[in-house]
This record gives sequence, structure tokens and C-alpha cells, in this order.
Amino acid sequence: MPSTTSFQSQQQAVDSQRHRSPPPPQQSSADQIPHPHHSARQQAQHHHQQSYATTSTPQQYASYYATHHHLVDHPTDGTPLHDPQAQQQSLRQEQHPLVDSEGLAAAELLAAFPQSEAVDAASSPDVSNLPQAAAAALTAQEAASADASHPMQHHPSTAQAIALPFPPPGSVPIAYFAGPNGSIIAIPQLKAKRRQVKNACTNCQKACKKCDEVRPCTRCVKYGIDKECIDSQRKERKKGIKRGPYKKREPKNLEEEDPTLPQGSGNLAATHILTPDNAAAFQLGGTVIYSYTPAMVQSNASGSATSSPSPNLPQSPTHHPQASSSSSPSSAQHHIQIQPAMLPTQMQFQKGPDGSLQYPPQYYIATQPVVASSGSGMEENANGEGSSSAGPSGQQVQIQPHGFPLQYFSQMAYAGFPTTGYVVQQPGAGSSKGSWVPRD
DNA sequence: ATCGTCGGACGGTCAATCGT
DNA sequence: CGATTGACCGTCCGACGATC
Ligand SMILES: [Zn+2]
Ligand SMILES: [Zn+2]
Repeated sequence: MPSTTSFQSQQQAVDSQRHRSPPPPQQSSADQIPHPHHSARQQAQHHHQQSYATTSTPQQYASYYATHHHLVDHPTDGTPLHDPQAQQQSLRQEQHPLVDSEGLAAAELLAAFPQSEAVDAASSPDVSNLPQAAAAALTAQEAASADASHPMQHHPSTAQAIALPFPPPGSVPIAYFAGPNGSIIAIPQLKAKRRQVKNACTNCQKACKKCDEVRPCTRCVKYGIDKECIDSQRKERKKGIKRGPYKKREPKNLEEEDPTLPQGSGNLAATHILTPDNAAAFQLGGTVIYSYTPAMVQSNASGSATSSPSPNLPQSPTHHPQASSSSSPSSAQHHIQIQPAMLPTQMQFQKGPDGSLQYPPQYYIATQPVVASSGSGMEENANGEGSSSAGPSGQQVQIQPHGFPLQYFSQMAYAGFPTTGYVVQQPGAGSSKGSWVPRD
């Protein structure tokens, strides 16, 4: 293994692979390479010198979510966290600095599902494969409205339903929790986008660790080397590099019924826009939530024999008599533990005559009362009965994704963001609560 | 548990191209 | 000339071995 390859060319290879384009002619000058390691040359820098053959890392996005939930989300980046607890926590162990502080969860949700991306769910039994995020982003207004209510403050939110495609099955882990009447609230567990600082300090750079904006950066302070916390120097970008012709530009149109969908395969690809009748996606405190109503379940007699679900699926509803509580020492929290394995990685959705989505009853998750609590003692909200009574704390959320009144539920963390959880409740239905569990 | 190392995935930027 | 593309060049995730 020629360890002499410059980092530059390596990186280039990777990049071009990533962008699926033929390798450029090859840059001439042999000087560049500011990347600390890899650089076979470079002045007497202390970085390593031995190139060893590591077992290549499994390119899986091992963890989707840091299971740190104590972050306050923030609409703009660059602003320091303002949750002391969280800050402390993230400092305590630098192992997972990814306790991301981004607040644009919604934007990133969107970004993660480019319209075109069709994931072959069938061939990917493993759900840990995210589609490459595209550059799509929320518009300013969308983002703004998404943040209508700060998750941490408890006050009414007027989240509005927005039409979003549900992620293709198998493309991303989905957490489910029980809604009323057998409905399922499905929440895609999207990986938060990594956010980089513009300039890492030299210490962090050398260590390949996360830096931040403040100047004696947090890490340097932690290690008592804040004196040497200096901005790294970025070199100027090269100019005059010729590129080949660009690929055909698309005629600005993304409308087209996807022919690749096997009929009834339940591929909820991008072409399926959820409608208020069967499902909805809406935002709450910057989090996009998808939920389905159990509408029209009985119909499976529609000619096509429902293909049998995956072999390893339970035939009976996932029922957990005793909501297994995840061992969370600090706060008493109960979760409905829904084993991902017990849920279909590929939901057998079917499209009804009217375009609505249907799913077979065996996938319903039994409703399970749950109490979720967060620091400031809020929990338990009960009773449906049309009366939109709020919990003890008196907060209440009013959304009507389905045309049902929505009851305020509780506060919890989703994807690292403190989020207001809730349950859609049909008038007259018994109370039900659920909670989603972040992957660990 | 902590720390240093470091391969390589991922992100941000912006010059080169393209469409008009 | 504004919109797109995609390469350049950084950041830093996460795995690993070493040390305490
Ligand atoms: Zn730093
Ligand atoms: Zn520093």
C-alpha cells in the first residue's frame, strides 16, 4: 500500500466518487494538502507518520441520534447553547460531541429526503442507510413558522400541517408510538446534520475533534490549552481549474408518477404526498411529525392478495403489557418500548382507490398509557372527551392535523431536541398516550 | 473511563458552467 | 448574468489502541 499518495488525491478520489463523475485530469502541482494527517509531506508537523491498514470502518451511520436529550435547539447556528445542563453534559464526555446544537430539525428533515431519491427498501434489510441529504431546505418562512413555539417554553403552538412525503420504507429508522384507536404515530429517526465550524482552532484541527465558535474554544479550555487556541489558517482556493461539461440540467420539474413502484408494494416514496385524510406531516417546535390515522383498515379484499409480511414479523399486535421503562436514572420516564425488529422495516402499505394509504391491522400497536415527565414536573394528561383539557401545567397545543382535536401531551426529547409530544385524540375515545424512543 | 490517533464520511464554499 | 454543478479543501465522527 503506497502510503505516499497525497491526501489530496485520495480525497479527490473520494469526492469524485461521491459525485459520480469521472476523475478530473489530475491536478498538477504537488503542493497542497493542508490536511494535517494523511499528508505524507508537510513540514515537521506532529501528526502521525505511520500508515497502517485499518479494517475499514463499516460505512454505516452507526448512530443516528446521540441519545442526549438535553439540548435546547436553536434556530440559528453559531449561537451557543443556552442550556447549562446540556453544556455540562456534552463537556463531560467528549466522546460524543455530536450533541448537536442545531435547531433546524425540520429543515434537515426536509433536506434528507430529496424528491428523487428512491431507496430500494427491499434490498436493504438494514435500515441504517440514509439517503444522501440533498441541498433542499426550508424556505425562510417555513423555517420561521416551524419555530413558532419554542419547545422549552410551554406555550400554545400553532404548528401547521405541511405536506411532506413520508420517507421511503427502509430508508431510515422509524420510531412508532401508539396513537388512539390503534393509530400509529410514526416518526422518522433522522440523523441530524453535522454542522461544522468555519474554522477550527489548531488544536482541535490536529486532534480531529470538534471545535466551536467561541475563542478559547471549549475543548481547549477543557484541556487547559486555551492559550494555544488559535484559528487555523485556511488556504485560498485554487482558480482556473477547468471542468468538463456539466451533466444535463433538468428542466425544472419534479412531477411524475413514479413508474418504479411495484404496485401495492407499499413504497411510500416521494411521490406519495400524505393527505389530511390518511396521514399528515406537521411541525411542532421544529420537529416534523408524521402520523397516520387508522382509517380504512378492513379493506384487504381488494383483489390483490396482500403479500405476506416479512417472515420475521409478529403476527399479533405488538403489545407490551408493561411498558418497559428505559432505565433513565435522572428522570422518571416511561416509554413504550417498541422493538424495531418487531416492526416491519417495510410496511405493507397499500394505496386505496382514493389514493389514501392503508396498512394491515396486524401492525397496529396497542395503546399503552404512559407517563412522561420532564424536569418541571409535567406529565399525565388524560381524558379525551372532546374537552381539550390541558395537563396539570395548563399548557395546551392546538393542532388539527387530522381534523381531530389534539391534546397536549407532554414534553420529551426527540432527536436530541426537547420536543412537545402529543397525541392525536378522537373525541370520545379513551385517553391514550405514547412516547417515542430515541434509538440508542 | 480517558485520551491520542487517524481513515474517511460529510459539509461548506465558490469558480466553472449552463440556461436564458 | 443568475442558477446550478460539482470539485476543493476543511471539519470532525467514530473506531481503535494505549494508559490510567
Ligand atoms: Zn478548538
Ligand atoms: Zn481551541
